Amino acid sequence: MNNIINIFYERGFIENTTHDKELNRYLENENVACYIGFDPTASSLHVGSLVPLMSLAYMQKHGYRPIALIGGGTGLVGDPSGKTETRQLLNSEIIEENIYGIKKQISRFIDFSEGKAILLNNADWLSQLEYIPFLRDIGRHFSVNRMIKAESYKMRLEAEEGLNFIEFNYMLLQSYDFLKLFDKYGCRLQLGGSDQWGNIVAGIDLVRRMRHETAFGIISPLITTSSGEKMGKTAKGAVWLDPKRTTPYEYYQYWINTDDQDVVRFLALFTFLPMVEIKKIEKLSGADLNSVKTVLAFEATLIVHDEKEALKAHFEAQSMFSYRVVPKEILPSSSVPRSDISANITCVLPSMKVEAEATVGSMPSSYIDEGQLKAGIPAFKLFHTAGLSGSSSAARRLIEQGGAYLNGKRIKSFDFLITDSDVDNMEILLRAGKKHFHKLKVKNNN
RNA sequence: GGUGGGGUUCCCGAGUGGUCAAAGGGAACAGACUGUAAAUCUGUCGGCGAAGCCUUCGGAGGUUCAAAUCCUCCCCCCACCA
Repeated sequence: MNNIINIFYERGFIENTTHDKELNRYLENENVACYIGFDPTASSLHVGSLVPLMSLAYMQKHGYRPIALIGGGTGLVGDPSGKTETRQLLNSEIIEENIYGIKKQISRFIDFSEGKAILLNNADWLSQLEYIPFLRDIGRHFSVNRMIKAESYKMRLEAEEGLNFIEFNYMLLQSYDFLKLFDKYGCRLQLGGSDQWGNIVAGIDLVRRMRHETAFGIISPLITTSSGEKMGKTAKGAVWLDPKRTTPYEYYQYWINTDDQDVVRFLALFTFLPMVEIKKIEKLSGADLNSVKTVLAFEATLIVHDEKEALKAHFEAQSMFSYRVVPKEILPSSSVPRSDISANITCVLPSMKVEAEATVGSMPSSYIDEGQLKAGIPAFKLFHTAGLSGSSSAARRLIEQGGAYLNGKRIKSFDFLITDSDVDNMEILLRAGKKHFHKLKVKNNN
């Protein structure tokens, strides 16, 4: 019994399914399609979308045919499920842009070549809809009495803000999507986060009422960190998949900083490493987990970006923090560099340094004018302009509290003058606190 | 449309003429301890090259030596009624 459902359970992708037995039987068929919707609310997906993306990727690996549905139509309406506030309505130009960005990211997870998967936009059918026919054909299958009891609306019905009529319709549109995909592609399975339960069940009902056929749903849990927060929300905002919004280096760092208690769970959800290997490291604890976190960070970066970026982020982190050899017996399937580090540094880094110049550097960096440096720049000013602190007052406080470092050495006073004598190999390395680095590259403007 | 209650710094939330850059909590940031983890303790937490100054309490005006606080108008949110 090594079917996809078991794998999903084992890796933590399932919180709930509709009609277990029938679903199991259905999944034994050939050519089963399944779909997940992604709303284009931003030009990039973020870490919160990883669970659906990974589950779709796993479906494909196991021979199913994924349909990624981008909500170009539903995005114009805005899903209120589980949200405490009304979404800002987006206009169609923005949504078009967002769709463009999201498509690229989904392609990192799903292979769309040769019809192995389908990418659709529900605007293709939703924007054609006519109101009265829609109400008569679809609307009459929905009971308002039932809808207002749905968990997904509950929060909003109880909240101060209330629920707007346009949002109330979201459920009908998503249900209609399911019906459309059933008709056109024979798709009977929809996956989604737990906040989608109401919408998915409504779609299943609609298929049953209108086509007298069974459709299924698999709900994945909302992943929270052990401290109870939603995945991917940091103080600086969401952790994005777009390298322009969250650099691969920051992305890698996000995973490295995973809480001890989350590491095993996250490996199962967010990497393709075999469960047998993950089970073996379950009993590791304490500092030993750091190697595991290194693997997690490397693999996660590898999936979303690519090997080159993952390596770059990896070696950059190693040189900034400490060199740590990932033992061979830990998660052996991972391609994380694990031989003698110093050998790796010398043989991999030089060739990559050249590329790093050409592409966007993964660590936050900026250029500084040589002439400016000759005159000397007060440390607090430099920290501010480098973006390591929000204002020069904040920079001053940072330095006064001993949290500012220049090339690894603590800066003693806020007005310490940084000059060209601090340049090392055409670079100056600034650090705020333990983890925030910024590289200043010296530029000769003559 | 009517009546009542509200809009305070990143969030929650006190403050009803000076002692208010505004209590308290949370978040965040730094330090110590560590393992780039968690917990804990300490400090910081509007801006400005110290003292001092400047800008903030939905918006615009006004009263006053002095306004988050009082007055006028406007905008927005909520509840109940219609």
